[in-house]
Amino acid sequence: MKFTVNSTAPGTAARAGTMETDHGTVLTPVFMPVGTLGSVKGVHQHELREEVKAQIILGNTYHLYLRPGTEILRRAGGLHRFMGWERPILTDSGGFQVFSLSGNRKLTEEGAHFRSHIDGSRHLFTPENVVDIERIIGADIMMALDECPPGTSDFAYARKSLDLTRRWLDRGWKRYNETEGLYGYHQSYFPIVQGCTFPELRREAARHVADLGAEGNAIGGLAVGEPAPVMYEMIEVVNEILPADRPRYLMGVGTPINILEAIDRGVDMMDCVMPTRNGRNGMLFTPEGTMNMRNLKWADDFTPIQEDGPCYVDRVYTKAYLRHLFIADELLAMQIASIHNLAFYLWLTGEARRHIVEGDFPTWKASMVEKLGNRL
RNA sequence: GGGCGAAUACCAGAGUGGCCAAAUGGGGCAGACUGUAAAUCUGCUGGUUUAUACCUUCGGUGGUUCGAAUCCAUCUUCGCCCA
Repeated sequence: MKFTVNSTAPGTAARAGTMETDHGTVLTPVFMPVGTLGSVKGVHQHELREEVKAQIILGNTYHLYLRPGTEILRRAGGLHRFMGWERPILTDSGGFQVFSLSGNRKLTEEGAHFRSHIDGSRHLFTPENVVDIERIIGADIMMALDECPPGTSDFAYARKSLDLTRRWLDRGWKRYNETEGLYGYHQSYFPIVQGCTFPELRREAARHVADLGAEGNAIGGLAVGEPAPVMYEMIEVVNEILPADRPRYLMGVGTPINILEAIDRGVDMMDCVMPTRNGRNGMLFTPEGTMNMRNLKWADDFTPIQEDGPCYVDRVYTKAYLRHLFIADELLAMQIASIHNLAFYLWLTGEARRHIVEGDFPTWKASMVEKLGNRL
């Protein structure tokens, strides 16, 4: 992978970059749609390419390992071929499932002992076997196995968790360097900075991660219960230390405002289930704020979803029609909302990039943040 | 013309003497959702309200009863059947 910083925005840490992988180039800042199970829920790969204009998407190691399993993925020739997506893919390690499935797992020095949420069967994720699984999935960017502690963790827990994550990272990094891709293209391995809400732990973790010299670095354990200002502070603290010549990936964030604030602080890559999940639940994100499409007030609003929107669903379908589809519980409602929201997120990060390059990022960002907080 | 049945909140529909402002579903309103166990979850949905409080309500009217959405009479409307 080759990462180039093309422009920076004076007075902020924001930058526009180019990330080149064996599956194509990604222009940053970039939002990455989440496709946990080898599918961005409700969105065809064709729409993902042509309408959403996704440059890179996520897959999830835990979920893909359980279904369809590594044997099928290996025989398919990796996830790209399996799902018909030729652009870059990033896989999360299952670290987030350590957090979200906390009732079904136990952590030991060796790794994370899971019970499958599907059938209750027992599984062990280690830093090493997660690398092996990610090699089989064939992601362009593989994430290290970490523990993602809750944002409300106290210092003692955060300290202990961070130490475990660091030992896991060193083991995963070693395995990564001892192995290579199965399908003839390069795979990168991104370490993850943890440390909860404690600046000193975040700095320590960032230094350790920076010292590895990975091709890109991630910030994890944010937007998991802590207040947004604390999240922003942690991003600042960490990004002062993470190398500027490598992409920085803020994991699992967030709202459109979160994304602009993260970009402002030097983040290049983000992902979040919000545009797809909230979209399926009837929420639309627009440059002017959010809309609950189930509300009666849209019933006879025959204006386009977003007249000047970046994709065809914005212009072809009306608010009244989309509202009708949600009330009638039609599948198309969720598809339209997902496509719209993702296209909006990609538009947002694309615009951020454009304004960084053109030199007016701070004023543009300030005006966007003000509008994005509205509820329409 | 005769017989039978039914009328409950926005809709459908339970309830057949007190625990009923009235189940449940739909609809409506609001909220949640951040590296996806989520096409999911939560609250409210007669009025006044801090309320375990009071007021109004179960087609209309009049009764029985300490007490009626529930029992009786009658009227109205709708449905079915027989002429």
